[in-house]
Amino acid sequence: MFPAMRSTPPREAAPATTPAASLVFTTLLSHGPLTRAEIGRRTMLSAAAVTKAVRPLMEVGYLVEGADDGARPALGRPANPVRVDAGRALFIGIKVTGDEIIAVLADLCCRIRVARHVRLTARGPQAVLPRITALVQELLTEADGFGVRVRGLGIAVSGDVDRTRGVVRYSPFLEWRDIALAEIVETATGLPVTVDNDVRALTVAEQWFGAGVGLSHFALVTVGAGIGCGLVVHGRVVSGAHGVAGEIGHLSIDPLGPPCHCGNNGCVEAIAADPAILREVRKATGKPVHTAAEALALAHEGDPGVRDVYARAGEAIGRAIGSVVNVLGPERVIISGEGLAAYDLFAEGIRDALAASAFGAAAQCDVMTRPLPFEEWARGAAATAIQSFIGSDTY
Amino acid sequence: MFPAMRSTPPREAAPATTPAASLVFTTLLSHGPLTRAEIGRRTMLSAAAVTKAVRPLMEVGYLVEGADDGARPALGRPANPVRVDAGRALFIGIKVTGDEIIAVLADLCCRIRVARHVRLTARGPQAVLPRITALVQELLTEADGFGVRVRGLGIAVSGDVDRTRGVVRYSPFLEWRDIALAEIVETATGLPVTVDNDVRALTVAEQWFGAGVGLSHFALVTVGAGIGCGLVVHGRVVSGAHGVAGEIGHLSIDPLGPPCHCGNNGCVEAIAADPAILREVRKATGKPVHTAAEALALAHEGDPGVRDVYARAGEAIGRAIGSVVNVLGPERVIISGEGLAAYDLFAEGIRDALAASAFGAAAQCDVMTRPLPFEEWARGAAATAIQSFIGSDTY
DNA sequence: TTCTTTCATTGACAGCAGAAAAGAACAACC
DNA sequence: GGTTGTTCTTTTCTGCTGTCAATGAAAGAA
Repeated sequence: MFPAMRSTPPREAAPATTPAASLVFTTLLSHGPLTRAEIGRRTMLSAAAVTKAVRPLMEVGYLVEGADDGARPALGRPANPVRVDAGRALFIGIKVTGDEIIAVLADLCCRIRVARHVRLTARGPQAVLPRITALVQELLTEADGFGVRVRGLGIAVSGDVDRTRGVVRYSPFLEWRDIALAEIVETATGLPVTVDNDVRALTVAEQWFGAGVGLSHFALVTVGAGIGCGLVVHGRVVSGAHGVAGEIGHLSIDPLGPPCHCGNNGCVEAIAADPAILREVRKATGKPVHTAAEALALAHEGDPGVRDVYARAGEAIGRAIGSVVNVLGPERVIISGEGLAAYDLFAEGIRDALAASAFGAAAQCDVMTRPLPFEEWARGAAATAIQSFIGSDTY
Repeated sequence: MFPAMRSTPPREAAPATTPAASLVFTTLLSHGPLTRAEIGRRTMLSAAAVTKAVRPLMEVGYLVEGADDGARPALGRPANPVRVDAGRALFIGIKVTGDEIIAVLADLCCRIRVARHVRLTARGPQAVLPRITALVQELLTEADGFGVRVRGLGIAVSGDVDRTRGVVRYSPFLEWRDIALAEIVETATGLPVTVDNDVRALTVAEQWFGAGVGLSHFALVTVGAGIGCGLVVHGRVVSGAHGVAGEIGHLSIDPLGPPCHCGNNGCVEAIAADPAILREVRKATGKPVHTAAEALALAHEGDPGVRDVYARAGEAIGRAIGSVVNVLGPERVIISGEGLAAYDLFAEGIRDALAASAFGAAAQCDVMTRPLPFEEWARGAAATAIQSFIGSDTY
């Protein structure tokens, strides 16, 4: 209906041509194998529309009729479940941090096939971009081994990213400003490139392939070096009018709390992010603790001061989640991030603070945790590439 | 496309039959008179589609060709602006509070033609419902004087309201639980009834007819007896998965702050809502101050203790807005409510606290105030009725 | 007067999805 | 074993919506 945003390169063989086809495809991606009748019920499409949407997708091989091996209702004509052929297409997802690049090769169902990471010594675009293209080439040759083409590349970067234009407006960690990343990498690699904020990319992965499947309102909270939050409202990822959203790390929880690098006092990030926890642990123990793992070990040894630091951090996170819950009323909050390793220490604080701050029915919100392997961020980037490939209007 | 939610009563003469017609109508409602060419540009519809959408609407009189009397470009064929005939239909909006009912008769452009209010002595449904129907009858006879039919009725109630089912799930102020308000009033009055939460209704009015026109992301903050917030994300009003959203009144700003009726400490509402301000003013002055007007008068007389109370309240509001801005990144925040009378006293606190807490580009958010006449809440209810009448898919 | 420019309308056309009916594949029942 | 019933799936037909391209309309400019 609308002309393509960027014209190069041509998206040959876009799988879904009509809105209905797109809808059917995304439904199948998220909800495993389904019979055509079931697809019709879920998408509110007529049976005829489903048939007409499925056929061309099966002809080009993105969908296959596959065994559901689930319990059948034993009455009426047996159903023929349809599923996405995960191996029919590959995607590359890349996450760029201040000191490393993580890259994965993922299939159409966003399962990781190959993972790579390289350390970075310099973070300027001139230094990083060649490393990205080299890594992409490496994964492209890997993909040849599967005999399947790579159909898209997603790149996740922290900071202010304009996905529709493919531009990194400002990334504090990388010290990048106004880099037309999608365009550059597209010309360098020949792949369709999608660029997005890292937390949003992770949120997309959860929305389509994770704990957010089927929910139109949820929040994804990441705990680690920073505290972030991805939001899905009305079934769409929230980007904010100025590219900033979900900045719960800088909610000020306590006006008398420790100063934050943002200039404010008592930000969640100044209490519960890794650097803040390390600082407090050093203060409590007097020991030169320099990694999250060391701090965690001390806590697990039972050091009461250290445990107290984690308890306070958990409380701050819980209150931040409480703010999100009160403001948006999501159906579910997914907690993830490297900091999840300390979840047992956070848990009580989070639960209590959330219970205290959630107002009324907002407290019915379901809170769950999800482990975050280090490739997960890159997988999120791959998910954005898959999303672009499908041509979903969810974005 | 979908079957009607409730079948009774039949929505005769629904103005917009096709999605395009609905889009054109809402565009014209929000953006005054427009030429057909301009409508096409704004809606991304072809000129042909606009012509075909406009014609039937003009035939039944909802749209008229009217003078734009604006500057014309002086080149090419002169344009024929089209506008909504505000007087072609009337709507009733009703706001129910704990101690009064406010009702307005509004035209299709949501301009108030008649306003009424009655005090309530009891707040149970058995007591209130007859008053509502009586008030509706009164306004219906008023409408006869205009020679135009009333096409819909909107009711706004504070608390947890399920608009799609027309049910008040729980209203703390009214002490109502699970009242099928829409159904009851529909059968009593014969009008199509829309029931919604009061803050959301006000948000709808701003979105279609106020300072939120054309914005897909904004927040409406109401200050007064309570502190509330309506949110529009991706062009749609946020209701939350459990009917609760925008509860910024119960964001906990200061763990050491005054206790709130919700059980938590330092809630915004426990610092900046009218009752909290009165309590603090009494504490500061020792005088038996019992109304917001008295407190305001003291502040304007220059009492430093009282001014300080307002300053702290302003700061709390500013930090609450900061939270919303950080979480959602809206394009604009509209501050309104009865408490706006004291805005000059709040202003500095709001501005400073917001500037301190807004992170990065989120600070670009535009903050503005809007006076709130007492009928405005009822006008919001009328706006929801108009929205239902148009059959907009925005909801 | 004729050209240019912009606005508006018309009729033909293509695409998408729904309705209804037919076909397919099984279980249960007599 | 045939019939009936149930559910899934496909086919055919139809209606509707919005786009395209061509045409007409109304002004100012050359």
